[in-house]
Amino acid sequence: MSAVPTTVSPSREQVIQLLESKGIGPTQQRVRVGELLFACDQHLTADQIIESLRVDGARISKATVYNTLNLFAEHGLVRQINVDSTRACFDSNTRDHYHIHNVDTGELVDVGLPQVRLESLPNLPEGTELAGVDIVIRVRRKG
Amino acid sequence: MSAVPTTVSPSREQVIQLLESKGIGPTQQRVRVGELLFACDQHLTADQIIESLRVDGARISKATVYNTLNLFAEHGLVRQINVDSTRACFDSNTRDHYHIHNVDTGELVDVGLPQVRLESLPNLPEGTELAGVDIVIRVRRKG
DNA sequence: ATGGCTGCAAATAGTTTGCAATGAG
DNA sequence: CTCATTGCAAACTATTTGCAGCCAT
Repeated sequence: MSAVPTTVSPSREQVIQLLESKGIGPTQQRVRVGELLFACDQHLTADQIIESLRVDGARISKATVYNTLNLFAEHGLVRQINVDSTRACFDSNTRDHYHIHNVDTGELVDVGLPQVRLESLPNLPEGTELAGVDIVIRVRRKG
Repeated sequence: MSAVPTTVSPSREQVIQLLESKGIGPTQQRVRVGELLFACDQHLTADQIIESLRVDGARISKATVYNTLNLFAEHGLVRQINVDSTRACFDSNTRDHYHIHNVDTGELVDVGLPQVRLESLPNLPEGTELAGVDIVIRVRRKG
């Protein structure tokens, strides 16, 4: 679901349909991860997802969360972000956008396309095609 | 030094001066790392540095390589790049530039400033100032 | 002599993997 | 019943840390 209206949280059925549309079996655990992640645009770590789901009463293992996240990423349902070298984030906003990263707090904020745009792209190496552009604007506490 | 460029590889003395200018004690190991890293613009992982130095006959431990790289990074002598979530690269090109990352091969190529430029920057969060901008152009095998 | 560095090895943390058990259709 | 999926625990990998010994000053 590339553009979910930000106000509408997807129902269980919508998540199931989304997974099936990608050929992903809609198991209980995958649907739980989807419901959480696709509720709104957000960046979550694997640990945050596990904790959040368990607090919510879900029965899911660490391995399954990782398997699910990788599966989702392969199918373009989430985008993996490596801004902190010690942990990965999974971004449920798959529209074109970039990030502001506060290096002091670790906070990560989305920036929409109209606000940042590349003036030009370089020539790509022979035999390659564009897969995407990641832009991270690093900020620090002023002072 | 594994790859001695024919042109302007910094001499041992130049590296020592550089380190001292940053208040970094020019120990044997740090100078070796500097000679390797500052020989030309390049991205190296910690393992590549250890291996290269040891092949070259240096006596240096993994811990010292990491300590040294972090020290260099703190003083702006290298830039840490987290493009691959499993390992960090250290870029000895500290001038303003961005990267093309081949996700199939892992290859990382520098792109100079004139070729890529941001049209605009977003408003930064209250109380923060710009620390830097990272741009990674991801490419894949065409087809 | 002394204080900063270094090397070693153990610790840490995120992620992946092997495999038996489970469960949905 | 059957096959995909899960959970657990162990494995793995990159990086950090604790600490005793070493080295240059």
